[in-house]
Amino acid sequence: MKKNAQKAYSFFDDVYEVVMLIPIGRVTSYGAIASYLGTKMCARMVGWAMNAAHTNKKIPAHRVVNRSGLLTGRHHFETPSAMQKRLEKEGIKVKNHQVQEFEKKFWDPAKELE
DNA sequence: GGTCTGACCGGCG
DNA sequence: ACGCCGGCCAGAC
Repeated sequence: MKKNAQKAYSFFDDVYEVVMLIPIGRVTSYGAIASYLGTKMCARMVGWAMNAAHTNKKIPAHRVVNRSGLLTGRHHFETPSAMQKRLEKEGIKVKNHQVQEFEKKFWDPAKELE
């Protein structure tokens, strides 16, 4: 977003990096990313960052869900079912737009990356 | 250039 | 237990 190299480090960049680091078959929440970035309250912008990120194929936005494990952002994808389909393809069971065994599949960057 | 909203989360009523 | 409100940053009108 920022052309200035000095200010290149913004939320979005960090968010992208973290999201890209999410292992296959794992999911994380906006709050977890926000917390890892240091601003747990700013989970909204994490989703906002995803909005800009969903254009980048490198960013697996489908691995990012809300705290309840619900695929809230599915509507922002090319197709509403694309998100669920991708998750299932990676071995994540999704039922009614909700990640099954979310606690098991949950991947916390703050703990994993630390 | 000010204002509102946005794929959320946590706290309070 | 359910519903509303406040909070943070960045982009769009």
